Amino acid sequence: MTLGLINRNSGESLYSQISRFLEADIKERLSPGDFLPSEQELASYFSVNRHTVRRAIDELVLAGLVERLHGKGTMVLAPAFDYCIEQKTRFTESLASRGKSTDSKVLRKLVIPATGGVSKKLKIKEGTEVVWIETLRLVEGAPFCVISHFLPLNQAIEVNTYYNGGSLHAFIKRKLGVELNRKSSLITAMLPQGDDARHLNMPTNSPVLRVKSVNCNKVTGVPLEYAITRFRADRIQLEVNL
Amino acid sequence: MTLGLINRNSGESLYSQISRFLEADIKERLSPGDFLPSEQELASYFSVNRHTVRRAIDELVLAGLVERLHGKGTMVLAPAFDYCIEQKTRFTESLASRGKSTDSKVLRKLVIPATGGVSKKLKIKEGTEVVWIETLRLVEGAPFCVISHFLPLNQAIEVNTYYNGGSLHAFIKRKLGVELNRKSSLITAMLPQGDDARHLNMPTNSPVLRVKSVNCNKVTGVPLEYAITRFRADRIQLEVNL
DNA sequence: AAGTGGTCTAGACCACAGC
DNA sequence: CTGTGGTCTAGACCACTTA
Repeated sequence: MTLGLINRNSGESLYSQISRFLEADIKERLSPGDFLPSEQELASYFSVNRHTVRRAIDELVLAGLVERLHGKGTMVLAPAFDYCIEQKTRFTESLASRGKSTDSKVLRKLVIPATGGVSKKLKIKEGTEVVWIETLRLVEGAPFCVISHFLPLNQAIEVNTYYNGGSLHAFIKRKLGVELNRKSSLITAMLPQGDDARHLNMPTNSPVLRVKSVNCNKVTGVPLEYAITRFRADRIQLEVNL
Repeated sequence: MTLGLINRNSGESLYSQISRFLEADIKERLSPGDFLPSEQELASYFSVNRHTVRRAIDELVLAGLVERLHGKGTMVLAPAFDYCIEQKTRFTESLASRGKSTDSKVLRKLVIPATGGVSKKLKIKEGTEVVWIETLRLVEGAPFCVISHFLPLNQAIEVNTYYNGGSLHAFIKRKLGVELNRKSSLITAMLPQGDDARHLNMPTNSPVLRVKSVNCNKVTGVPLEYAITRFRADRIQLEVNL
């Protein structure tokens, strides 16, 4: 093989050169599921220390190209999703119509004492019992978002007892006779945490859109639900009209 | 000081323990702009090798908590902002009003024929010449977002000729006598594309929030600017009030 | 048992910032 | 010049996977 692959006097770090080399190799010769040569092999191939190879592979891990499997090796991952702007258009979903046409599955339902963030948003004392419901929403059968709902227990006994899927807001309106108003939303993006990637059937290196919102009793204005929604970012464009 | 900070037999890696310790220290005792003790000092403080400290700081860098400055030290970064999207919200004004210093740097300025997405948003014929300006916005000296602005050339000759940084909307108001209104915004998240990660000084596996918005002449309603903004997701929470 | 990645140490030299 | 972070080497031991 052509040697002189690595130039120790080019000004570019060795790990960076090795990283670029491996990246090209992955794109040209390797397929998802294939394994890179072991770190030891790469180290002797490039005539560098194993740590330098590790640093190079770190770059690939960060770029989402490979995954390290302890005791097995370093595996090439499937390529990232296509983020083409035009393709996304059909997935556009408005905040206001969220929940209307989706299937909903309850993943977890617990009663817990409200901690800092939750108690602040719901304007209740810390430690007050709240219902914590984790739901998975599906669109056309495909996972779309995961939502953590928090509701004060004393206002939502029926939700804790009977809610078992479907539109939570419709349930609340039907059982409690309360209509909800979204007050404000905080939007950011992050990599999926906890089991979210699994529930959403998405890679862990692909981002989710996280929307925190507070829903209040339409009449009294009292906060009734604090929701943290994580959308698969590749399936959604939030549309905000002002 | 209380020793036994680091437990070599807890099963948790040293760098992870040190990382958690530093994170707590940052939140409790340090402010944005402060510097961590040097790697050497931390190494001797925790009685570990400097490399182990570096590995711990790597975690903080990835989490967006600190930034390494070659030859100076490791600086604590400001926490994420809440950035409110309302009709009149403007990047420069809204942050300046909160006492944040902002800066704007033009990365590229070109005249190109409008392609599908751009022509549709600006309601002009495909192929019509538009000014394409790429700007980098800094807050408190740190990269915050990259914006691609598209403006119809025939309405924005002065922008093409003279705009050289600072608030674009203030420039338009001053030179063209036109005030702008945001019409609607489309929000999603993705991994940084092109040179965005480099300009934003962020890892390529950390997500950006992308906001597409159309700004119209306040009086006539004619679209004058189509902007695609990419925020470092770890530095922003968009606040939407409906 | 052999091979893989994960962590830690020890020491070296470099490039950059600031006095 | 000194101190900082950036890179690289050499060697060790561990934990996990597979055979």
